[in-house]
Amino acid sequence: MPEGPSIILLREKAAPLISRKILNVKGDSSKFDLQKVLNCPVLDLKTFGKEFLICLPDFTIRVHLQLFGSYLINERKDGALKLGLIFGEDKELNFYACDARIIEEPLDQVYDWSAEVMHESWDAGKALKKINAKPDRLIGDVLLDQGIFAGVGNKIKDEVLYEVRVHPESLVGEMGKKKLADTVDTCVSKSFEYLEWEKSGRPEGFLKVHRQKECPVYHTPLTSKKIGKTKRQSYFCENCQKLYI
DNA sequence: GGGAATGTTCACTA
DNA sequence: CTAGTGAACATTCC
Repeated sequence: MPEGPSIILLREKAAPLISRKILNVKGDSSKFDLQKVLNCPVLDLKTFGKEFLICLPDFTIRVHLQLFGSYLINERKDGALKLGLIFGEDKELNFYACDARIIEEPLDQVYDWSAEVMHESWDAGKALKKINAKPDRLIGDVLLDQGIFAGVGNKIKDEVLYEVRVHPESLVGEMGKKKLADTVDTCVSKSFEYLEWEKSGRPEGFLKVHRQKECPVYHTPLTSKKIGKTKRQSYFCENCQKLYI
């Protein structure tokens, strides 16, 4: 379910709940006392990468859908309800199989908004600086680093690296200034493309390599292997994507 | 039915 | 104390 763009979409869909009051709470979240949010008005809804933030007067609820999480707006389903916020008749927001917890600190103190690829404060220069501080890291690991590219997930990572024709095991310090900057910018553009893809119902063809069988250009088999410290499955083309090492 | 997968987070060890 | 490792969580699809 979640990569950053999916959470942006969640925020858009849930936006009508802003300024409404939480009249009832349901669910089973071991991370905090659900009753704490009762009668709180929703001041704002924000996202940071894959995190969904429900801003209340004295604190924030942070929801992370992790790998299997899901949500329903004005609907319910069977299954482990972790957090259900009820705003009135047929007005509710339900989260399943997620991680929900409370953030007490002001958000600006917790989050570096310039690291969120779809945020207006996104700063490519700062991302490059963070990357250049550790030149031995693999680009495949770096793109998944939420402290640098909050919101980028394994799908976007594979698609970005294919688009810029860079092998995921490339060392960032060997890629060269221009290629690295291009890769950073593509993380942003691909995330917005991903959002449009999701909004249009995920038509076939958007994913060029992720979980695909063959290279769109050479029609040769793609490589699929676990990469780097994150050990996440990576899909790429050995012919197209250059290994900088 | 088994295995993998859009992702963190935490407990434990060296 | 820090860095690193593996388990835990929980759902859906092939």
